[in-house]
Amino acid sequence: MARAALAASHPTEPELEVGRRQRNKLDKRARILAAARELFSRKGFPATTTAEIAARAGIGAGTLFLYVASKEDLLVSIFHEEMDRVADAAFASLPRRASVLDEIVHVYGALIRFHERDRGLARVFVKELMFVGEVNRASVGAFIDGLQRRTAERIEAAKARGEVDAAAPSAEIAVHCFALYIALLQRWLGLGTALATAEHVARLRLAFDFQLRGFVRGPRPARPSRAPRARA
Amino acid sequence: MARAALAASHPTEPELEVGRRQRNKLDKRARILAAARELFSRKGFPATTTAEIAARAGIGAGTLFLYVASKEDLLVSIFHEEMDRVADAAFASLPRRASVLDEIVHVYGALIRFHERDRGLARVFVKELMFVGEVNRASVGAFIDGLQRRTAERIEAAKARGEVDAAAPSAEIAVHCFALYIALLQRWLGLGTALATAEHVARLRLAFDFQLRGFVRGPRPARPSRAPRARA
DNA sequence: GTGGAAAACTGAGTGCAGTCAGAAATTCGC
DNA sequence: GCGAATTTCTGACTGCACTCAGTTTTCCAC
Repeated sequence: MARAALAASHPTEPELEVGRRQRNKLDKRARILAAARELFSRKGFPATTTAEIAARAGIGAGTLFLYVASKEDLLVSIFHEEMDRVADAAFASLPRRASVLDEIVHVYGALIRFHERDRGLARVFVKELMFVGEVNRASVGAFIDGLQRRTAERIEAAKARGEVDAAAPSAEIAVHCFALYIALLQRWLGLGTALATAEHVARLRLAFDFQLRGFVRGPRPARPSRAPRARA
Repeated sequence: MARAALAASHPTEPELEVGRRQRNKLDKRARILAAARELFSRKGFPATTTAEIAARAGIGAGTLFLYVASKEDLLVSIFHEEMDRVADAAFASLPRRASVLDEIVHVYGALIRFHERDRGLARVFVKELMFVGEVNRASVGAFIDGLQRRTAERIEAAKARGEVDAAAPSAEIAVHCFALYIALLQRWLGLGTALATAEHVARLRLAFDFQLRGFVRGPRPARPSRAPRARA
């Protein structure tokens, strides 16, 4: 019936009728992602049904699942795309003459600030991220690897300028920074910690600082160790 | 009808009839957990239906949800109980005269070995753990806090015997150890890394080692930094 | 005991993610 | 152009987690 209405809206030029079948698969996938993005952010993840998304994308309810494996995969696809952009922008805007720590916090802080825009969606995304199905696994893996590789590059650069011990295993440190990012993010979004974003970033900075300890050269002022809040 | 059959099976002693109503709520909850445990481990999480669990526990399908908030919460409750026991046992069997690192790896290694018994269930559990609903939040929080507190105690003990710098913030380090544990566990169970358990524990040890760097006193042999596998 | 309020339970019902048998469109050999 | 083979699409259908209006059981005041 949607189809009939569409055709009827151009009754005078039937040869120009751009039916659903003419739009190709890539276009269809793009429309699916756009529809889902709009509905998820307007109504929230649980309140959005896959049928709605399909309708808004102009396809049958079943067709949706020829393009995505599940409702959750759909969310991950959307976020993944945007996170890619955020990470690229963050690495492209690194602070000048800053310490490695500041550089790394700059990048992960950007990701956290991005998640803050819609905590409800971010919560679901972060929950699913590490458990994506076969379809998205490669791209999620590539995203994480890219993040870690570029983090390691910052550490290598710091080595080159003598800020970090040349023996420091950059790749491993980068892996651990990501681990800390994910774990603290989950605690922030998952369990009900009402921590402000700035506080959360500060915690992450502290964690990264710990991670870099023992590798950063030169006098390191013994920062006053703030006692952690009971369940922060 | 199940009720009628039960009553009919003891027709000669009606006053002794132990009907469903006599068993109290605690008993009922215990039966629910037992039924779920058996079915989850025999058939797996997705293949088990809540109706089956209710039937096996001898209650109505709807009654189940007066005791647990969701199927996932049910799994978390079960695992939580068992993890509590595993953690207690691990802390009670700490290696003698060992380093802090060995002590901490002993505890988290026990948890990992526990998860290995059924990776399918562990996968779901670890995914849900940080995102439990209101009902289990307090108990999960208490479990995590207990783990971190006892870890911090090991660090404090190491301080007392001069192994660790007195200025090291034990509580924060313990928090970060847990973060590393969770994040690496998710990567192990979530994304399809076919890492053997021993390898996984070795990775965790390396992570904890990094975390303790800068705080452990005395000469620390620069271990050959194994390059991390491309996507391990 | 008895009546009546409160608590606990029930299973038919609801809504939705995901499936699948068949329809429609597309491609291709001739 | 035409039929057959192949790909793509569809929406009615299925199965299951979870709900809720109605029922049963328990508690308690008298």
